[in-house]
Amino acid sequence: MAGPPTILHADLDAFYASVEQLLDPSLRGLPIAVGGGIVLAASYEAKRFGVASGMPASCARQLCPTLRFVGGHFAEYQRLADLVMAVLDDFTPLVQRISIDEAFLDVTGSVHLFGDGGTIADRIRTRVRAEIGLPISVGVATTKHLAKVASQVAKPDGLVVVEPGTEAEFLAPLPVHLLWGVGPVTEAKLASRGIATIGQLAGSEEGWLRSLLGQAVGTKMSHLASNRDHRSVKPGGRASSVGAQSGFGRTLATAELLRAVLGHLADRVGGRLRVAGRGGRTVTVRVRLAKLGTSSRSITRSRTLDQPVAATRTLADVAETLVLGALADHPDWPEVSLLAISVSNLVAVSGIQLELETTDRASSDPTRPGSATGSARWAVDHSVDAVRAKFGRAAVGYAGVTLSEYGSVPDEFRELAER
DNA sequence: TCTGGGGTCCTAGGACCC
DNA sequence: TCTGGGGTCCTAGGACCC
Repeated sequence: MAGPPTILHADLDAFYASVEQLLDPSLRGLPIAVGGGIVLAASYEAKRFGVASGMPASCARQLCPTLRFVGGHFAEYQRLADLVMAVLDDFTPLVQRISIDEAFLDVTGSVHLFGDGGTIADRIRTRVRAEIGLPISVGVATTKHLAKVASQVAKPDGLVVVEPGTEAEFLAPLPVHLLWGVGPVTEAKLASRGIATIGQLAGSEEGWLRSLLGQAVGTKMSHLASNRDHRSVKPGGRASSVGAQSGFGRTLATAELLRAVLGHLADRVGGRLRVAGRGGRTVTVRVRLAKLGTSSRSITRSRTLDQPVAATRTLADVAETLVLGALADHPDWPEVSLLAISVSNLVAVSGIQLELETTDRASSDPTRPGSATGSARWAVDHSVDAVRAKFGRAAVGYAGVTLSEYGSVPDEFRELAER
C-alpha cells in the first residue's frame, strides 16, 4: 500500500539579493544586484528589468538605470543558508543539499507526522519566512525532477503541488528549458525540429531524440518529459573534484605570470584538499586562449599520476608543465585570458600518508609525487595550513604573491563557492 | 598469422548547473 | 554582452589487457 513518494524541492529566491535586502531594509523593494564587474545575483525588482545573473554590470545598468550594486556579505550568505537547511532537517533526515540555496527532501516517511507534502511545504515556507526572514519557493511532486520544475514555476515566493496523476498535464504546456539539463544548445536543437514545449518533447519518439541529442541526453530528456525519472534523494555526498580558476582579462602570458597564477591556484586547491584530508591522482588544467578582436577558445590538458597528490608545489609544477605544453601546441593564440587547475580521482589521504608517500621514493622528476623534495614540501604546506587554521587564509600568502591586481572576484566569494 | 569482442583506464572537449 | 568561479556528467578515440 505504499503510495508514490513525496519529494520536495526547496529553493531560496534570488538568494544573495534577498539577504542584502534582509540586512539593509532600505534596499527592500528596490532593484539591486550583488557583485562588481558582473551580476552575481539580482533582486526580483531588478529581474523585472531583464537583469540576470552572469550579466556584465554595464549591460545591467543599461537595462535598469536605477540599479544599485551592493557588496556581498559572504559569511552571512553561508550562515543564513545553513539556518534554512536546519529548518529542512526538522521535517526529514532525507535532505539532499545541491547548492548553497537549494535542496531536495524526501518526506514520504514524514507525512504521517506533519501532514501531506503541500502541508509540509507550507510549514517550511512559513518557518523560513518567520525565523530567518527569507522568501523560499517549494515544489512538491512524486519525483525529484518534477519537484524542481514545480519550484521554478512557483517562483517567486510560491508553492506548487503537482498531484499524483496530474504530472503529464502539468508538464505539457511548459517550455523545454525548464527541464534540468536543457540549456541553450539543446533548446536550439529541439526548436529546430519544432519542439518548444515539454508536451511536444514527451510526444517524441525516444530513439529519434537519442539520434538528435545523443545517447545519454536523448534518453534523459525522454524520461524527464514523460516523468519516468525516479532518482532517489541522497543525503550527503562529497565532491569528486576540487578546482580553482582565475580570469585576468587579456594579458600576455609571460612565464612569470603563469608561474604566479598557477602557484596561487595550486595553493588554493592544495589547501582545500589537505583540509579535507584528500588527495587526487588526476591534475587537469584549463587555458582560455584569446586573440585580439576574435573569439576565445579553451583547451584542457590533464595528467594522471601514480599517487594522489595534495602538495601545493607538486600541483603547481604539474600544472605548469601541462600549461606550457598546451601553449606550445597553440602558438597562434598568444594571449591567455584564464587559467584553471582541477584535481580529480580523489581519495582519502591522511597527512601522515602524504608525508610517507612523498618521502618514500626519491625521484629526479620534480613533477612526480615521489620527488626527493616532497618532504620539504609537505612540511611547508603543513606549517601554512596550521597558521591559516588559527588566523585565516590571508595570514600566509603563497610565495608572497597576492595577485590582487589580477583577481576581480574577492576571495571571500571564492570560499563561499567552495562549499 | 590474423581474426573477434569486451572491459577498463586515460585524455580532450563540450553541455549544463548554481 | 562573451563577462566569474566552482562544479557534474557525457562522448569519443586510443591504449592496453584478456
